[in-house]
Amino acid sequence: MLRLDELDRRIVARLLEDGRASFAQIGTAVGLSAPAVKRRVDRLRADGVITGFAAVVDPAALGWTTEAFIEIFCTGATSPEEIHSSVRGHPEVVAAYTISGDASALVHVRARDIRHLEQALERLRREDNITATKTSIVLSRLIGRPIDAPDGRGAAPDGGGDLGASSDMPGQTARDRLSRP
Amino acid sequence: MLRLDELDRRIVARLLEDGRASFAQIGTAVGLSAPAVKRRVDRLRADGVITGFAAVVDPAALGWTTEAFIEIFCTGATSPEEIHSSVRGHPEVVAAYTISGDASALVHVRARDIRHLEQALERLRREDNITATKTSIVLSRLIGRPIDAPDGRGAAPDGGGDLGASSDMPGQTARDRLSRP
DNA sequence: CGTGAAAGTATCTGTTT
DNA sequence: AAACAGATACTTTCACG
Repeated sequence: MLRLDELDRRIVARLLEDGRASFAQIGTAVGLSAPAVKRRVDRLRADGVITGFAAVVDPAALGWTTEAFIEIFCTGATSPEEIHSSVRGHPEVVAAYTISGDASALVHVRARDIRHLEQALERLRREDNITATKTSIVLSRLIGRPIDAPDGRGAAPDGGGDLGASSDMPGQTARDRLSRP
Repeated sequence: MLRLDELDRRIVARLLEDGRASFAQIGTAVGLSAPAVKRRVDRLRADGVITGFAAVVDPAALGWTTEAFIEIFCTGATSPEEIHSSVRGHPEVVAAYTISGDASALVHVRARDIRHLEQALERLRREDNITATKTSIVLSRLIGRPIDAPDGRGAAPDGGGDLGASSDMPGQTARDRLSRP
């Protein structure tokens, strides 16, 4: 179903660099004809490897000058679904993950300015499931790669291995004020 | 230099949804002719609002099945540039930020599997500037929006307000084993 | 900003290796 | 699977109004 050969990987790499490249251009770069490239791209999309095409936009230029990562702390057994429904609906949240470690989740938020960030944070903390938050404001972005194609040979097929916190001695971490009772 | 009107924002929104949409298509959606759309897109690119176009790829489909966020702790006065040069060159790092709070930086890494993640982490911790790390493995991705166009009126021109940790009482946070002496 | 014309692409269909 | 050739329809891009 989803075996990518070297050609597929080079096509993907080319489309990551320039999502508007023509099939002919890509073909020249990887040594295929335009129709052959199209066939492969169609297959990559059907297989879910390529999920779409998008403009790459500078958030700051659109007015999003402030961003932060917020660790979310929930009550004992809060499911991922519950966390999801708590953070969806907050338009400032651009990404959210459940994570190992002390916090239940990590959310990446973007705001127009500090004031807006504070409002968004307040609104988030009003969610029932959320007992506490810990915010780290982004001071500067050092790196921001879209993604890298896996080097050399294909990816390992997930050989199991336990997930879990990579070091949990909860010595009481600093959290945003007012942990709800 | 960078004043976006309603039309510009709708064009950007359209290109975020479909980066390969033709100028004619976009024009129909926003009520402009194809050349008018092209002129605006050219201007948006020249102004740095649109920095490029890219395929949107599912990392898991390319073999990146494991990701984590790593807080990086550095010695007292380590500059952003030094941190940058410490984390660049590690291909697993897909994003890196300097942040407020206890840690000096937060890096987002992607690996093929847990074993690969461990190797990357070890390699990172070998950097001279890095004294400790704290890793949170991503268990599941709840949300992953590309970006949102700012709602309604234009963005506020940054009304100041102090940055800084939003609650720092360092009660000794849990870190990855082996904080270098 | 729109119009219209010229050059370049996309996409389909066969045919051949 | 892929290259190639040829047909049709779109797209891009550049004049000019």
